[in-house]
Amino acid sequence: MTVRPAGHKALLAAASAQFAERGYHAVSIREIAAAAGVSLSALYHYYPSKQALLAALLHEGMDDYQARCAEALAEAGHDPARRLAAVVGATVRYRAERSEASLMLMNEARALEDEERERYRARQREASDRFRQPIDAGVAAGIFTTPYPDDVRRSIIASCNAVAQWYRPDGPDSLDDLVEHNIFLAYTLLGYERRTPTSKVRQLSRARADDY
Amino acid sequence: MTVRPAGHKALLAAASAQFAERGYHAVSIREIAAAAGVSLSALYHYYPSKQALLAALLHEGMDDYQARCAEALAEAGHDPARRLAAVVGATVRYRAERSEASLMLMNEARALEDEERERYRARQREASDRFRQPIDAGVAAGIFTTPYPDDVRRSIIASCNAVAQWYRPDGPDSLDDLVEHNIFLAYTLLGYERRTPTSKVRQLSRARADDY
Amino acid sequence: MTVRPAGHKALLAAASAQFAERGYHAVSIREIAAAAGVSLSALYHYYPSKQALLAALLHEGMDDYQARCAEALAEAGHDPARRLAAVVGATVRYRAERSEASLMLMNEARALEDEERERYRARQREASDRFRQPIDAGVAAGIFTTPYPDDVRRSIIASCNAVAQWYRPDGPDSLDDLVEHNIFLAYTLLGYERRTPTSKVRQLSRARADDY
Amino acid sequence: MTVRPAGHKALLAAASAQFAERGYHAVSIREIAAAAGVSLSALYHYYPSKQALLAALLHEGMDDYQARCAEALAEAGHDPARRLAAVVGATVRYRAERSEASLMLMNEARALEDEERERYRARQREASDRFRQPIDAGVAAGIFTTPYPDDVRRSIIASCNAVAQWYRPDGPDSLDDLVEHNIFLAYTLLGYERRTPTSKVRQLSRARADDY
DNA sequence: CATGAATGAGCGTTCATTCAT
DNA sequence: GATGAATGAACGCTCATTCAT
Repeated sequence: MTVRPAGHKALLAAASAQFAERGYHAVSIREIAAAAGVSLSALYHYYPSKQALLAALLHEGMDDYQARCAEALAEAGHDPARRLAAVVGATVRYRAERSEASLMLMNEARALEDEERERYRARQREASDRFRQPIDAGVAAGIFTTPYPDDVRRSIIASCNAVAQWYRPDGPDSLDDLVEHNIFLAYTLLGYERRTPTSKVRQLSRARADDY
Repeated sequence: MTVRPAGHKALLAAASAQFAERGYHAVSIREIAAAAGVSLSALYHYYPSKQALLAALLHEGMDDYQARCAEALAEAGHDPARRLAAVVGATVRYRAERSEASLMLMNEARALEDEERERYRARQREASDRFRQPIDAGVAAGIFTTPYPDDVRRSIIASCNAVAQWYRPDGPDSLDDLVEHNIFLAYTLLGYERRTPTSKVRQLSRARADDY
Repeated sequence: MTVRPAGHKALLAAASAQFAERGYHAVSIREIAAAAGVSLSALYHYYPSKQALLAALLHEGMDDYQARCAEALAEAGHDPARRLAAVVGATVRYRAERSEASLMLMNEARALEDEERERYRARQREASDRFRQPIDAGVAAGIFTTPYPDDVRRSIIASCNAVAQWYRPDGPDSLDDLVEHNIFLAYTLLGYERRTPTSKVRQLSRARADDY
Repeated sequence: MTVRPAGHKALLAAASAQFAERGYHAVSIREIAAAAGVSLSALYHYYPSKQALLAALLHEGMDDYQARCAEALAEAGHDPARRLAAVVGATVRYRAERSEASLMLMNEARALEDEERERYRARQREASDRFRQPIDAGVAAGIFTTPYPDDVRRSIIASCNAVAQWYRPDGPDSLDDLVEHNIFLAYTLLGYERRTPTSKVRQLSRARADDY
């Protein structure tokens, strides 16, 4: 399936890991090439510059996240509550399953040079709008009763995004539980009446990783 | 009044602005010195290294934030709801009023070298605990009824922190409103019954800055 | 013939000349690169650091000197007097023919960093032992009759080493003469009876270079 | 007695120790000032530059050595053998008792800038001549019978100078013994007939320090 | 395609020295 | 006379990138 040579994937993986952990400017292309097990010249064979490598990673990550959202929304139908739940679920899953890519998407955009950064910022606004639309629709329809829909939207987005920073697969809650809880919290913030906690048992588990 | 020489403050201000905007590794000390209007050698007269400058900035910011929290908590008494509100309020205010410092505190810790980073991470855990303690106390006392106190805590922290990224003083809401709303949202998430929206009028304002 | 790129040899030659003349710390890598006619980056392509360049030079010089001693000793058989003469001859020739390298070997070891310096000092002790062994053997066998073999050994070593400081190829004596004289002086100090001055004609020539 | 302030001596002592051990260019004036316990500005109060400090140290050391030689020669009368013995003795004592200064005098002259270096080299030639004169006189008078007086002179000088590198006060031989032995070796090299080993007992002691 | 050699610019840092007080 | 602040130049070294093969 992969038309690209073998080194290509290793390069993306190595760069993603390093950029996510230490930041674009802290990582040299020699380190990336070495971590990927390819020569410096091979790196430049695949990507014309360090910038291009970053841009490719960010857009690839965005593509993946966007596709997951589109799929979830397609299944959700027209109900604003179900649509918002779809976005929250897709986002939480992406932040948890692809935390490395998520950290890059959230933190490294500033390392893009001017033109590419603007293109990327536009895609981030699209992502923000995927939350905004069902919320505004639900508020307009009267099914979301929060007096502060903007603050609620920001809170929901921030909560989903934060998953990338603290979630560990070996934590106490399953990923499915995490998704459910976040949807429940979002409904709570929105003042959505039909919401119920999925699990009846009170969860008192403690997270492993630092969540601040 | 200032016992330190003049260039000292300008150096901290310039470094803080640059680190917050572009990241530690993207900023050269020559840029910092130039932005502060001092010579490169003068910078080294005040701080022995770029690392030390970063560490000084992070600890100074943490000191400031910590002091604001301590003051707010001192006024809050023993009620868990009031204590949580104090921490939320202090955090939101700090993130809004000192957004530059906040971005540095949240994003640049990873640029610290090993030992100093550990010291700093410990202070971040203390900050996290300032949220955890009133929440756990309120849950134990039965006044917070959320089934997911850990997820709620993370959500509250993430929402407060996010303020640093999107808040602009010239936005539609006053800072006092922003604080009230965030306390209201926190109470909502916690299932705290005595909460009421401070303002009766539905807010439909739109944020200016990108909030994703 | 040379598998190494062209710049490599020029670099070693330039560094050796500069270190010998002015000392490791007085020479900048930019000066070395410029003297070798290569760029600063090229220097770092061949050697990872200034230290590594020094270490390479010192070990290469030591290898050369060691090989010359080994060859001379192999020809000398078992007689202590002939063995001592072999070491004196090899040393005097090396000090004269490779005076630049010799000055580096004698003066720049202190610029090595800890670990490498210890390795190098061990090789210097080996070199010292190459004098000590035939002297002690000859003393034990009764063919060297000096009452102060340790002081004699030090004097012989010092005399050989000093050649690097004062010898000039255009001086009045040939190198073969210089070797003979030094062997004669060594035998004289040791109280070795069979010695004779090789040349019957009294030499009254004056050295050119400063010999203090 | 000292008309100079207290810091002055400490400065000379610290600089001498550092220069002797690590070399002029490896030592910063900040290190010297710190080691002497004086401020950087104080250093510049006493000496206008690092160069001047080095020159002062070298000339001071030379003055001391010269005075010791003059005193010994004054006692020696006119006999070439006694005069040579006086110079050897004074030199060995100076190299042993002031080994730090001696190492500086021998190794750091190259760090002097042009004019001062020439002045210093002239003084080194004077020192060399203090050996040359009695040797040539003894040869002319027929009391020194060596066929190679120049090589002998260089050997004697090298042997005396080497004392600074290997002598330790806690070694097996007393300094008086060391002087005697060196005079004996010098007479041996010169073919001076009246010489006798001072101590009748064969010495088999081993030196402690590395003597290569 | 793929490689090792090579580059110029810039990095964080230290240097000997000077200056105001 | 003595101090801390400040400086410009240079240090050893690494950077992203290019080139010849």
